[in-house]
Amino acid sequence: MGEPRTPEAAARDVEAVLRLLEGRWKLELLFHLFGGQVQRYSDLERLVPGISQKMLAQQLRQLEADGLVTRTVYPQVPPKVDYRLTPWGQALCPALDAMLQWSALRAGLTEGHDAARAPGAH
Amino acid sequence: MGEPRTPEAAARDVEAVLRLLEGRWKLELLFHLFGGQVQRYSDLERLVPGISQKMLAQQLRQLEADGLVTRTVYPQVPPKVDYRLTPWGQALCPALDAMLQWSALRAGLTEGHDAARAPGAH
DNA sequence: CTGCATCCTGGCCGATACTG
DNA sequence: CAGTATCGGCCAGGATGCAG
Repeated sequence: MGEPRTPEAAARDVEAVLRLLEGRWKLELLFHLFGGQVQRYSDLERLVPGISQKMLAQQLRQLEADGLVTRTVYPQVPPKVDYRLTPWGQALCPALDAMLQWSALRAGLTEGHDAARAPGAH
Repeated sequence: MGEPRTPEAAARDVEAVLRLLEGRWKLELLFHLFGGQVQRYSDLERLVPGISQKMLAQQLRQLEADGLVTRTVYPQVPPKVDYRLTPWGQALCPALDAMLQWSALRAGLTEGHDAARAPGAH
């Protein structure tokens, strides 16, 4: 497969991933959709206190454009729209878990040893 | 251990991690330090074309403050300073690999199935 | 209910110049 | 060599109001 060889290429690829997750609210939205949860716009507005309507819509649209979430519009009045993760979005879990586990390492690694390998260089 | 239970807590933890990696140059700097590489200030300036001295110093200081890199000053003239990853910084690799692998999934998952679990909920 | 349009602010970041 | 100091542009994102 095409593992990145140069630091620059690897950095670019990871940056592309980070860019999908960046933004003040994306992760929190994602976490409210994991495990197959389906949420309406108003659900998310309630679940994410402090988010403005503009940002809620904007971040959801970006997540949709990036292929992470599916937006479903029900043609009815009053309008109903719901959001759920795509399979690819669900597949983010292991990566987020890896970050969580890494951050948990901090406690035991303020003093420690070494040994590591470069990402992409299995 | 304390795996996050609520989406809010998990989101906060992952966001904290992302915040360490955010910034225009952090990842590229990190990738130039993986595998135990030791780089001087001027090495990094050369390895990362386009970065200004201000940003180079600033991002390195942040990485140092966040416990990802070690800054070593050699008291001599001309001055010499080098940077290397802390053990915790090295331990970032698996997490970055997970993101790389996730992004590689995109190809095969534009059409797909489902099933996933929430991060932190092993 | 579910958004988009507009205005505005803070902070990131680049450019340039200067220092021990 | 390895930074610090200063100025300023740009834009993510908050507040508010309007629309289908």
